[in-house]
Amino acid sequence: MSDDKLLDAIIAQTKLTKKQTDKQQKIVETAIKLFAEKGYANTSTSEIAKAAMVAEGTIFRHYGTKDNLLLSVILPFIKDSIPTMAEEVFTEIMSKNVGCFEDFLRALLKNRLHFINENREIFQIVVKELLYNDELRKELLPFFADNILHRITKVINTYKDRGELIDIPSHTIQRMIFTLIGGYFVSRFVLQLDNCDIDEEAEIENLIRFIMDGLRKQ
Amino acid sequence: MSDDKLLDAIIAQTKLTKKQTDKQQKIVETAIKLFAEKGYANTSTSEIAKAAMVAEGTIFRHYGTKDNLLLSVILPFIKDSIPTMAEEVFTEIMSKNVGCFEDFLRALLKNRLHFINENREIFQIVVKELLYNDELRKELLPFFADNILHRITKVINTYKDRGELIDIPSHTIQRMIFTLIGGYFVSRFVLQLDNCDIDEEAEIENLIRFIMDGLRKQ
DNA sequence: ATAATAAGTGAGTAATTACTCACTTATTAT
DNA sequence: ATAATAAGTGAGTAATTACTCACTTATTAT
Repeated sequence: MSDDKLLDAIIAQTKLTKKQTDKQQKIVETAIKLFAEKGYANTSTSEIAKAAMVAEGTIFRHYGTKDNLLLSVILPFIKDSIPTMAEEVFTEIMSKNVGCFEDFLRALLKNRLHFINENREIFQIVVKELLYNDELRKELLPFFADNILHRITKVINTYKDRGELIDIPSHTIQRMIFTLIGGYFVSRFVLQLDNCDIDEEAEIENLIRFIMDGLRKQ
Repeated sequence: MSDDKLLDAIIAQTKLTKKQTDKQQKIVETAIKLFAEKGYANTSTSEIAKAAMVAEGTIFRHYGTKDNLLLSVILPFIKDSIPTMAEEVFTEIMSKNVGCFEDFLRALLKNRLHFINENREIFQIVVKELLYNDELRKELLPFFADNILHRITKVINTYKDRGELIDIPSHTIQRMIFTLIGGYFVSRFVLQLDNCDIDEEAEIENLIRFIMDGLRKQ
């Protein structure tokens, strides 16, 4: 509870006041780069200061603690982008294509792919710290669940009612889609396993085909 | 090259000589526990020493560096268990059930589930460090590829020849299976997202059904 | 123009880090 | 039994860590 207040305060400050100094911006920029590259625990504040060409004290003037810097990097991204995006995505996709589930899936996948492509580094940080940092995981996972998963479940239910989807629990379906798409993004953007010989469009279509119809012939 | 020699030496030493001291065993045990819990970077050697009730010097007597301790924990597990297991799994599974691909998948999944269940902590360490530690990733990923993936590709090709599987590139199929099963294991054993309301047997069957036939009704 | 506030600095600090080394104690080979 | 070797110790060390604080410089409000 008190934690949430603090975090909300950080976000409010970062968003509302808006007047980030040049140095402040440089610090966050550099922190994102280094955290993504080497992980939070392997990046020292002195390293960030040097790379951002700023006195180490400046970091602590603005962010107080190293932990706070991480949160200032991650949380605005999460708490701002995700829900807004989610809202946008789901309403837009659902209204535009009243088409089949496959079309919904394709739109969702392309949208997310584009989004993560634009935010590779923060995605890398979030994934790494989600595994490494217990506190952060406990903070973020429920947030994901509340904002993303229940929306997907809704959509799945809609299509299930239309008789387009098989009859297993919605949250199981949602979980498998999430695992597959999430796994695809992680292997591509975090592990950077490049599948160089196949183009992206084809890869997406393969993924969708797999999700829709599985591996069995016919 | 020189790295590989060193690592092989570590493994040879740990395996062949076999005469691990009580203290040595305690150190490795404790390191596994702490690395799994808090991650390598967040665990200090003094912490390990204290928890293992050993002088800090003893750790360095045996392992030389902290990095080496990590390798001594991970590599014997990887380089020993994985190939042996893989061999075992693939020959056994393939000879016993000359059945359909679904049966192969079921056997593989259950086998791996059992294996990881028995080695939760090391699995946690490997996954975490695979994302966090560039060096280790570069060392391990090719090893995985050589030992596991090409075997799966072989099996997939067999079943493709029998006309049981759809006609997309084998390595794409293999990658999607790996992503899905890997993602399932990670979400379960590392993120520890518990799906408390469904029993394991049913969950596995859902997973297999999804892989085989996808989400589309009929 | 001036006062008040915020931004920025960098030397300094206590704590912690991985690691060493001279030494003692246990184990093994003879 | 004795010598040789390996295992174990813990005080010590240089480097690094996150963070502080007295101070200077820039920005804003009046």
